[in-house]
Amino acid sequence: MDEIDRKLIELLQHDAARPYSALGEAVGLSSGAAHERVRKLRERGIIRRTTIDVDPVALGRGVLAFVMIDSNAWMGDPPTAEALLAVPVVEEAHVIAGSSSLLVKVRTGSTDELQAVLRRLFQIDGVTGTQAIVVLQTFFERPTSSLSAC
Amino acid sequence: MDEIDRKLIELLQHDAARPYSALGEAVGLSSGAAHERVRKLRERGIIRRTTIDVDPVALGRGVLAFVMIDSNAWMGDPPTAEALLAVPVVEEAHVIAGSSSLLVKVRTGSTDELQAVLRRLFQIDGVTGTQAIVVLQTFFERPTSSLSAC
DNA sequence: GAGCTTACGGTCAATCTCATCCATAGAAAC
DNA sequence: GTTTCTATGGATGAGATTGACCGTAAGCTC
Repeated sequence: MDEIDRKLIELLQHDAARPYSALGEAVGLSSGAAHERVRKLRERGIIRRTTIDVDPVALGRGVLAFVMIDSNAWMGDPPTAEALLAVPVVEEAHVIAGSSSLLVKVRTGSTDELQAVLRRLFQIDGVTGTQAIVVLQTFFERPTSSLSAC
Repeated sequence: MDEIDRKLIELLQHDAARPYSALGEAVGLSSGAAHERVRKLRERGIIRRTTIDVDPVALGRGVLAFVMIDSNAWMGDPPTAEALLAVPVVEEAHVIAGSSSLLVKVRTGSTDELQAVLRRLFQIDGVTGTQAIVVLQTFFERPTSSLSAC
């Protein structure tokens, strides 16, 4: 995991369809060497998969909200994860430190649908309350930077 | 944007390196037709780019936090966005409805570094306070579902 | 309604790029 | 000195890309 690997990741995050020859050229290696490095990054699980970045609005998911979930029990176990996984509009689910116990990111098509999701979250075992934070505008969403922190 | 397009997006989100022939077979089309549909999805901006999914821990970003930012001025303008964009560990920045005015997602290597980031956020014009929500465990993070909501 | 035009996808096949694999060589570690 | 790792460069086969061609449906004219 050296500087070249980081650069390769940076390049692939920006455009994973780039040919290996271009990739190699950008980091000063042959296409074969670039290929081998990327193969190893995948093998080691550092690169998990190649995917596409989709416009949520085009998918009819124009409403974004973060929901903090309060509970009267420990929510860090698999049954909770599965219950949340079963709700397609829940994109992220985290166990957090603080007064609430869970934080989830939800993308719906309307505020009506958001309300329906909140109702559904309420029905999960242990949930005693929710607090929705509705997003008015997203400045940006970007992948994890591979550069060292500034 | 019909059922086949949605299926193609679903498949590509899972593995964007899949050959067009396999893609076509999965939706009952020829490779050429699948290719043409994907090309148009890109052209229309529904597919923004192909990218890779990277393990944040491998990049030395094992600490995830959401930070709610309070302010004494309107923070929804470009200068604020640029100030946040300049901090590499800030992955997302949203203008929110509610008592705080901004919500940002931050990934750092350590809590020390998180503290440094909070200090830096404080220095942005208009910021009067921050409230960090530290993530203990992430259940999952997944792409926006292209299936219609349940 | 019949016939025509056009737009829109679709299939199939030809071509050409690129991924992939392998032999080899050099450098670094032990 | 030996082993291991990583690079290069070339062969080859897979797959992306493109163009020619076809079927269908909508809209138009008569």
